[in-house]
Amino acid sequence: MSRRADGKEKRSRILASACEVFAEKGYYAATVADICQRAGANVAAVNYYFTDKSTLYIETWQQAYKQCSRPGLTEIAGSSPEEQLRIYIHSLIKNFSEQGASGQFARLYLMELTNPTGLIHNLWHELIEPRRKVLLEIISKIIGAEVTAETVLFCEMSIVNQCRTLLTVRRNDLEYLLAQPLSVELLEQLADHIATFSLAGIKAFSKNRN
Amino acid sequence: MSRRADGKEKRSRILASACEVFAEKGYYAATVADICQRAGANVAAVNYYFTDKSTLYIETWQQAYKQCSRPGLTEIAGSSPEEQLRIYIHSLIKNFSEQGASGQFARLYLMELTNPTGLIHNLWHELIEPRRKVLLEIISKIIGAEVTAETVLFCEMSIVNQCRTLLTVRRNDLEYLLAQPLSVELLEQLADHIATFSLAGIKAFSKNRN
DNA sequence: AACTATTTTAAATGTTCATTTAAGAAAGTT
DNA sequence: AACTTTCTTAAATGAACATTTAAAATAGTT
Repeated sequence: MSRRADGKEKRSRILASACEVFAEKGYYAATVADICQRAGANVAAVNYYFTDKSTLYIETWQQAYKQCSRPGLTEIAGSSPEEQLRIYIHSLIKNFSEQGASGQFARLYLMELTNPTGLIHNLWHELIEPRRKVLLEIISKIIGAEVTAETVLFCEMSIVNQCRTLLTVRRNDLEYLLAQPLSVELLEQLADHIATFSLAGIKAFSKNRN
Repeated sequence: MSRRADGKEKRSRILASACEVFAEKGYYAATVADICQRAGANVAAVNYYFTDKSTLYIETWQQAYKQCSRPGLTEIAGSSPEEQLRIYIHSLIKNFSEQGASGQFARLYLMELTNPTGLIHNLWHELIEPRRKVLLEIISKIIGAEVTAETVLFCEMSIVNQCRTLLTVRRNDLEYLLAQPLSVELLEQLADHIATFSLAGIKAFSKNRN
């Protein structure tokens, strides 16, 4: 049966560089040649190990998904809903600027968001829903009961969209808009801003204002 | 010198279909063949009239820019800053869902935003700055003087990013997130929501709360 | 009608990729 | 060492496009 032990190593190196390249350039602009070169492999390796560029993409997602941590879901409990919202937003934004596997996956995710291939439908919902529920519940708690479900959805959108664009826009454009260079501290500041802004935004819809 | 009067008509038909196709698919996914077919022209027509796909793209922008109306800049004066903000957001969102030349240009603009080619640098700033100034001033008026310029920039970002993603996300995804089909009325509702949400958000930073 | 500048066309060319092929090298097994 | 899988490689193939070419068609001018 299996005669060689070294083979799977190149396979995983390809997977790693594929994650990099796909996250950087998106599925279509990424070339098999580029991926293989970064992995120190011959072009044919992709077809040998994955049959396809598209299959490689799917496997890249699965692997990245497995490896990444999923913050913002557990460590939130305990604090007030207002504080939970702040933590949620911070962890969402931090997640994407992280080095290592989590950050990599997050960037892959954003790429699929802005440059959709439609190849990873299943994972997509699996991924998005648990997080979403957490946020929707936080908003519900803040906004109070006497409000339509639609209002809660709209507020969720407002929040997520602020974060999303922040992370999606090209670095240059963002620096132009903010008139300063991007840094970890600036991102923290922005997360803070979004939290304050959104908290007030949500409360504007609350029936029993506090 | 010029012997024929019919020629320029095909040229402008190509420009029109180029606008459609580029706005729909983005620069890279758009094919010269597709553009020409929609214009009822031979592929060679693009090179004959524009030399290049990239030159065609640039000319498409210039023409679309010339033809589109620029709402949100003039009709705003008079009302209170709060009302101005609401009008601004509505006109921004409406602009993109419009049929005809303005809407076409707006969609071209969004495409370049999410799928940047970098080919239209000059126009970009010309386009973005006047609008931006209007919004920044409205925010300043609402938020009051005792606040850093940075805070105003952050608020602008929060507002624009809510609108931007709304218009950038694929229709299907948006309908999924909102749990209802998209319609002109829904967009109006969303614009209203964003206005209320953002107004409260801005005021959260105001030193002399009212 | 003959002429000339324009415009249109079908087919050729060239580029950038993904994918396949078939031959060769390496590792493990007997 | 001979043998058999498993990997690796350079080169071939093929598809999708943009771009060029050179010949044909058309419109306006004389």
